[in-house]
Amino acid sequence: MDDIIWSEFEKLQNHKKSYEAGDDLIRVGQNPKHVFLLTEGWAIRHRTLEDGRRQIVNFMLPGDVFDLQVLANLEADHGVTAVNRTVTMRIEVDDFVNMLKKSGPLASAFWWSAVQEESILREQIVRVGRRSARERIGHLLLELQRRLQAAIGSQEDVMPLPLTRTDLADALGLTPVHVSRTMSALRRAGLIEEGRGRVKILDAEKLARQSHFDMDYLHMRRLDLLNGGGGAVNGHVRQDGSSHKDFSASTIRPPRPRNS
Amino acid sequence: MDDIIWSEFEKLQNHKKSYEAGDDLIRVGQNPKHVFLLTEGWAIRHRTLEDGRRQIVNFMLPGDVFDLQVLANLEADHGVTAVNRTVTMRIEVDDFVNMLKKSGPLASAFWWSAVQEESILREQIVRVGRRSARERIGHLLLELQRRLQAAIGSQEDVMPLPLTRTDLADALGLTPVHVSRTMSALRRAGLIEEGRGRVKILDAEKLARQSHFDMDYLHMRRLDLLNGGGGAVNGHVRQDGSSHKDFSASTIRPPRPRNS
DNA sequence: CGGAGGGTTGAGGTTCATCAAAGTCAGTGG
DNA sequence: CCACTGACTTTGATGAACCTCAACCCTCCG
Repeated sequence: MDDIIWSEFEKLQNHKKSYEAGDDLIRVGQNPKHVFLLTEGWAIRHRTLEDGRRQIVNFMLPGDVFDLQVLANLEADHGVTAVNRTVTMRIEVDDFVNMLKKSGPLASAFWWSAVQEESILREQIVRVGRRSARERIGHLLLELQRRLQAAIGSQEDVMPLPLTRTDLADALGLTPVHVSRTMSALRRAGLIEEGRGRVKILDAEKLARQSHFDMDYLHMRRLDLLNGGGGAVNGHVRQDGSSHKDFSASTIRPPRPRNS
Repeated sequence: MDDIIWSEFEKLQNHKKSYEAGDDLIRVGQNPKHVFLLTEGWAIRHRTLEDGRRQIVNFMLPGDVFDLQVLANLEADHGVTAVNRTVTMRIEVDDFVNMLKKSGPLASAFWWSAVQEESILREQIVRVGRRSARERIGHLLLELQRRLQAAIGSQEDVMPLPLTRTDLADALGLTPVHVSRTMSALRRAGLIEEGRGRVKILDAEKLARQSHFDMDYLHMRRLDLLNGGGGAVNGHVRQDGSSHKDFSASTIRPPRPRNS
């Protein structure tokens, strides 16, 4: 289904734009006029308080679509900044709206995408509000891994992690120092391995158990994506409430060459 | 604009339903079939970990619409529970979708509502991730006050607060004990006053400053609501990027009798 | 080679959690 | 009217998780 999005965006190759690490894709207070599809690299959505404290609200990975909020024509209350070199495809709000009006499935796809993002935000609230430092880190790593796998279809246990301890700290409501210590502990416990911008999760089961990571999280979502096809806006919503936990993530979508 | 929502929902009086404190409006794992409009009382969206830790993700106040996510046909990953006696109007997904298809402005109104909710979620992340206990409490109180004012049009500085210390703690990532202590401190500092389920904010300016509460938060949003009218889905989006900080909240919408 | 950015480690401090006891308050029943 | 109950709040004492400050390290890069 994301492929619908991809192909639509691809008609608009000319609107490709790339950014260097640290560049702002969206600045606070600005009234953005585009919807973005991130095709390469990572970006963060963040907010900085007057005294300098920064909170990263969520991460945007390759394949992610934002800012659908632009449709409501509001000033951005949070900035979006590139973590590494990133490439986006952008589409004008008006063109975008026309696209939606022409295609029900497409509208569903985007609605689904917005719902998905909200789910990630809620999970982030739980993570920061009610988990220990160690759980937060483990949980975030697993979520990122899962999202990357869903996006690019890879099933590897090693993934790129272009984040500094400070980035992680600002995402998790901790200090860089404490993140460092805690990750050392995870390393010593044989749960992860690190090196030059990459992490390998050595024992995902154990890490998930210790972090209270729900292995179904973001899973049945993907799933419904498959079956729900046309989805709600299109008018035909699936009526059975069945769940399908035997779903295999690797079939989600045709992989598309990309890197971080 | 919310009035559009109100009047549409009102055609469906028969779908009124009320709940007692503690009743679940939506249970985790369930696949809800309705969109809700909360007309009386408060509700919380929350998630509980296996070991009992609970996180309240956000509060639903009179006038709020949820669960638009139902349109994506996903199992609920978080429960929704009544805090007090609440009354909702519910509308079937299919009817709802038909409504949206018939009316562009209505679709915009709902989109706006979803965007608004996401904004509140992001603010919650910042609050829990990067603020001290005292800031969290002050900030939340101000947000609730603002939302209540926007919803019912009142400008009073005293508001209902049907939450226990435990509820507040679970929303803010603290313990009830610490919430109690911190609220005592706020009381002693002459910032607030409490009594039988109500809070009075004595010095909003000072509390806002101390909590780093952005007085514009949820403000210009309301604003665009007024002017944006048709909004994006309807095809005509306002083109000027002007901001209107001189907006007076009391004119937001025709007040509608209600209580908590 | 020197400097910048990031990571790690240690010592000591603060905020918040935990545990436990007592206090308030509304409701209930004798 | 009073005793009793149950749900909630407050307060105190103690401890753990996490922060702060600062030194030192490494790696990369001009």
